[in-house]
Amino acid sequence: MHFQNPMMDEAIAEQPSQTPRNKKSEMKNKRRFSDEQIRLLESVFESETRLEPRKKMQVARELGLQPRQVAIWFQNRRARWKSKRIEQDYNTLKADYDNLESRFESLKKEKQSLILQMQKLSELLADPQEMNKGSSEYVDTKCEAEAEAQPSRGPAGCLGIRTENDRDRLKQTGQPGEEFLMMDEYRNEFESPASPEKFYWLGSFM
DNA sequence: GCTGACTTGTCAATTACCTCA
DNA sequence: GGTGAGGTAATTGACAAGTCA
Repeated sequence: MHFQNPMMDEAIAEQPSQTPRNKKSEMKNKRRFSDEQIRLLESVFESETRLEPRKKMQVARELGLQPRQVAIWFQNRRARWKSKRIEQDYNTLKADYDNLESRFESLKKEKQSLILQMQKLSELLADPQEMNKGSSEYVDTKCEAEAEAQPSRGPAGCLGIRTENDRDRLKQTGQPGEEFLMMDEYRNEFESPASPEKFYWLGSFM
């Protein structure tokens, strides 16, 4: 049996008739505390997870247990409470992570679609025949107007296409749209959601 | 005031036992 | 009826803080 030492046997002997959980265990159930004892212990634990010596004595007296048993019960209860809390924290963090991950994936798709759009637009602008169909006139006029409005930016701020050299340069680059809109500085931001700074940055989209 | 022995309480890990499917 | 898994009371060993001579 488990309660080898006299103190423990005494403790058992002192216990009031505990209400066994079923008839089967009526004779053998010497270890588990009764439902009533557990109920009181739980209610005390709810208000204080640690017992002062005086309170421990009082609870032990009320329940007909040894103070040592009450102390051990609180010790085990704190351990269970802690592991449960860790599990809850884990679930919360996982939910947050999953949420961010899906957000990250949708932003990645959005980014790809925007890059595609820019490529198409750049190809359109880079093709002289297409340009001659009328759209170039509009673009150049618009660029002039913007250059006047924001002299510091200059005409380069308007997609950067002003000369034939610009168009050649455009053809040589893999992703012309990114070059003109300086996407490079953002590109790596989307590669990994791992750093806290990036979490914060992504959070601004929420 | 400093120090070492002792006590007390806590925690993590583990054991021993019970209950139930 | 035997068995394994899960739950829980209790033990063990390490550590920290308090007390006292």
